[in-house]
Amino acid sequence: MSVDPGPAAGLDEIVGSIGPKVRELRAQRNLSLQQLAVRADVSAAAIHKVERGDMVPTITTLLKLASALGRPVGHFIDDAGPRYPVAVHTRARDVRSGAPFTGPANQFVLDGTVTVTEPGAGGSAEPSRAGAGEELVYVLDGTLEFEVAGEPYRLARHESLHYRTEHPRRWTNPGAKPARAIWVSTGS
Amino acid sequence: MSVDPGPAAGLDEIVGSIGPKVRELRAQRNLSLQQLAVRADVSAAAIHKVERGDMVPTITTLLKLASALGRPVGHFIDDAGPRYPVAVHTRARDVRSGAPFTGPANQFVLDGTVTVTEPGAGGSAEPSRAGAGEELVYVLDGTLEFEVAGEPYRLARHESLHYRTEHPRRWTNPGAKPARAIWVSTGS
DNA sequence: ACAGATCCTTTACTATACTAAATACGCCTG
DNA sequence: CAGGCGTATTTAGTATAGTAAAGGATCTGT
Repeated sequence: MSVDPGPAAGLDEIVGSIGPKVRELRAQRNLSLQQLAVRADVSAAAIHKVERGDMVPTITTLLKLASALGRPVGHFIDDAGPRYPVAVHTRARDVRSGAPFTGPANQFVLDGTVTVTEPGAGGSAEPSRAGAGEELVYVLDGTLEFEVAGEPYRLARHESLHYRTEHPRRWTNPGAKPARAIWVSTGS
Repeated sequence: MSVDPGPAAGLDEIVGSIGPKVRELRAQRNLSLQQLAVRADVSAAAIHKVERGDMVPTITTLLKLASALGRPVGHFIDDAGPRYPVAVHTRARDVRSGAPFTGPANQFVLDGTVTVTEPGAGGSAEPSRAGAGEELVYVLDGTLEFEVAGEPYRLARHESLHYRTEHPRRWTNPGAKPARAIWVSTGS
């Protein structure tokens, strides 16, 4: 029943890894401590201590640094939830419409499904509250019509649409034959 | 030249949103403050203040809480890099081998490409240092052979493979005709 | 060799995250 | 209405994250 809830063990490694990452990115951009300090609105001394591992930043300061370095905070934290093995292989006979062909949701962020939408059929989705996800649709066969945040899109065979799930969206199959598409999404 | 480097504006909203999320998850699990306190090794008072927004936690304490609640820290931060508009539509004529059909990398986390691998050809990739990414391969036509972290996989038409990019990997097309596949990956 | 930059580091101080303990608010049960 | 029990909140104190300013190293150019 109880799956290992997450890191907790490798906490020190995670925290210890963030300093070097900051330093590396700063070097990559040829920024001095003070330059980064003004960009991030964090004192140079604080950045220095974080880089050296002498200090553990608060969320706000890490957000400031991540923003100034053009990276999401996830890049520094490497939480990634539980650690799991290797790869998940889904065989052709297991690729059914509506069933994901990706690994378990708690092991992976990506979720992929091949879906067949019958002529005239469709669906809709509200904005996800978490607000963090994306969706990527690739049409294998047929046609799909989308409306994302009010804007219409018409996808023919071998076309794709990519959007963030914070927008409301609807889709239908306007054609005369079933539409097959790959749906890949991120987020919980 | 200078694209808005990231959040920095919505900083308050981001930090302000983490308290409610903690409270919601705690309620969802029917945990009292003190129960969560012992599980996370954080004082109940601290959790309370974080939930109320009276305090901004450090990375370590957020990691502890996230772990105890069984979520990656990303769930609480919703960084997701810069915020951008709407959806990206890639038309059939623009879907070329090797060219991504997803939105710009700084706007989206997902990166998708249709790749044609000639017979006998292939490639390899080292473990990504960041360690945060995933890759998802879906074979449209032909056959691809993979080796991920030493383990072999053979993908036929309409089969997929899903793995984390922290593992080294190699792939080849063992067949006599070109193999077409969709590659979707996360991370920078 | 001496200014004058520019960078990293250190120091002394302030702000605040965090802890432990006390207080206060239900909600039972007798 | 007591008296407990579990809960959320508050309070006082300590640890540490954060700032501002000084120090010291290294490389310019004149």
